[in-house]
Amino acid sequence: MTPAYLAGLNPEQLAAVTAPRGSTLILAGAGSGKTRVLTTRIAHLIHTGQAPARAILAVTFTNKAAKEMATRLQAMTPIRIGGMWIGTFHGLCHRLLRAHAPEAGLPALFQIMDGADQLAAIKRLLKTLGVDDARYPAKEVQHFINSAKESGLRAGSVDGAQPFERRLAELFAAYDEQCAREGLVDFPELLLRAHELLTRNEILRAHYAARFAHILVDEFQDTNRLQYQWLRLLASGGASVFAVGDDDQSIYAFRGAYTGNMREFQRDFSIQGVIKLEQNYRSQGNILDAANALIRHNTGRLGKELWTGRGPGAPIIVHAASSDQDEAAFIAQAVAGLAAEGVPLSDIAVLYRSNAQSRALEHALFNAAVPYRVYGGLRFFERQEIKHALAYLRLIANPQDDGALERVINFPPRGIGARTLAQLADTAQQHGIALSEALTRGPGTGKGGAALAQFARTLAEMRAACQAAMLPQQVEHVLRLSGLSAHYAASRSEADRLENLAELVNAAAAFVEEYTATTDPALPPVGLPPLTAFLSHASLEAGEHQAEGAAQALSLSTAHAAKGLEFHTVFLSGLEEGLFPHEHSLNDRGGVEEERRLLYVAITRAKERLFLSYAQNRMLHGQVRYGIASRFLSELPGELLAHDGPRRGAPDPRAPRERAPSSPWHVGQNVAHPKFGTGIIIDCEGRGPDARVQVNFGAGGVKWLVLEYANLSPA
DNA sequence: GTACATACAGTTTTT
DNA sequence: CTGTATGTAC
Repeated sequence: MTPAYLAGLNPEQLAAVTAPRGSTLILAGAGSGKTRVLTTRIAHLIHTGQAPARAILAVTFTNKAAKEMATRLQAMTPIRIGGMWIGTFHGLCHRLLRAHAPEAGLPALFQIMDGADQLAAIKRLLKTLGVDDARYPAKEVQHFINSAKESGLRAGSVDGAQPFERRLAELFAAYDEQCAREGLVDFPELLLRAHELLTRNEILRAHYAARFAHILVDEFQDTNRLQYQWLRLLASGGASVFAVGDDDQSIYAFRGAYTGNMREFQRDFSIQGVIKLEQNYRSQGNILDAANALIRHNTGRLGKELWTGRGPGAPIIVHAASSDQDEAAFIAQAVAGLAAEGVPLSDIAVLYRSNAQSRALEHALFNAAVPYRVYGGLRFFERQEIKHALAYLRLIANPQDDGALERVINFPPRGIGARTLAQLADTAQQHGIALSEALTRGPGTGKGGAALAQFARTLAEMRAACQAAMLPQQVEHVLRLSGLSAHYAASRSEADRLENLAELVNAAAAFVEEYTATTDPALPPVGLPPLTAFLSHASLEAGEHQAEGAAQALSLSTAHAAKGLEFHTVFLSGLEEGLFPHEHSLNDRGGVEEERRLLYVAITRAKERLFLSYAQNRMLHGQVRYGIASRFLSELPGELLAHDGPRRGAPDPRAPRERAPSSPWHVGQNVAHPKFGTGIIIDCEGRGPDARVQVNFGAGGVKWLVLEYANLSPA
């Protein structure tokens, strides 16, 4: 008898879920039921007795994905999923390092820096070393360090042939020393340390390799080289690795994702056949056909074609706007129309390539009274006031944390400036002690001394108050004694910051509740002081992108941030050369292909309706830029598209639209011109003697041609 | 030590 | 055009 949880799976999904012992690569197209396959696979392993919960490790990229997997799995199986390790790469490595901090060479109470903390730490380092920050900008040093770590390299092993790189390697080494001194670990360090721990400690490696008989990986195309090596170590005991990914949806090469892992995985784990999930349950036919046609222009794909049992659905609307404002107005109007038809605003998204594009859209939406929320703003734990509060807490938890002290020593302002701080830093360096220790050592000279002594008393008072307090009360004490609450209460314009601080107390309370009773491996293991655990949690999970606005609101998002989401209707704006594909991508090798994949991701977010738009004029950096339609538009089959919008000579832009089929010429068609050579039609307008087509001749430029005079021929 | 002014750069982003 | 970072005046 077929177990209930297998019911309704298509043959490929079933094959994936019930794949025999050994490793498997699942090529999972957009909307093909990937998460369902992953969770059902785990349920299957447990139900058939192939593996106990404790033998399963499932790893994702985002906390959101990990949480969703755990939730869906728990709904699917009555078995306690407690013994399972489900989490992000960083979350699981963190857990590993907490469990074996001494073996990993870390202090028991090490703290985690997020990217911003790391950058601040590097700036501080460069300052103390007196490094020329024009030649060695902190951001570049950070990038150098992180990409080295993500390739598995330490300062001693990076290529130091060039003097410039040798200096960078020195800075890398100095940075790592600073981190060690302060008990801090950055994000890539979590992975690298965990990798080194398993490499060097054979007993631990054998233990975990024997324990995890089944390793499941989500979004495998997004893994970097170090993450893949980490997986190989964990699988070295012969685990079955179940890797799910989609090379066509790889859009994070710029931050180290290496799709080559998919090929290496097939080789390293002797994958016999790849299971392809190509049936799409999300989008209608036209949308999928457009996506397929677009992505076919990429080379070196593993190969996959989405299909659906549903009908073709509505044509894809292509709208040429005269300006970014017109484009935004068109979108606002169309959204209002759809809302009037009964499409919930929460089921509509406007996507764009870069965040700057949201401005014009927000303006138009505001004018049209369409409620919206913008994804991608600051997240809860990244807010300035929260960072300040956390810095005080970090100082309580770990007095060695110089970064935390520097952040708060004069916030709220208490008369301790750069000069006084420099004196304090001198004292600390002379005695080889942390800043907070130097603070208690001697107040120093000058008028800063009194302020420093006062600050030292404040910190001591805070520590004493927190000594025996519960976490939420510790947060309250810190907010009060630091003066943060009073500072924000004093300014009317920063009332929301005060609210956020109150919310931090709630977050701490909520954390304690989960933490004390938790079986969730995404959270730090029980046994740590709650404060340390909470701070780790805050770094590792910065919280939801706090989107302003009502629940019933249109979503504005970058194409990147929309990955994994779906909407009834999707508007894709700014389909112009230079924007999408972005001009910065044109220089990178593989850049345009990544842009194409990004558009593929964006298109496949749509279930029923898709609108593509571009603007002929766009305000960028305070200047008007003239754009031509994105090359990607000409890669979409013309028969799927319906053109719309105000165009030259059209008496009424809202009039019934001309349809492509009546003309022998259509968008996307290759044509030849006696003078301009071959090109591709990217737009049509008018009919009869006035009919004109816009042709992109590549190097020859983009031209409007009147069909009656231009001697065009199909090519 | 703080406040203001001017210069400058400005894809995409999770942990 | 906008936010950030640095430099100058109080």
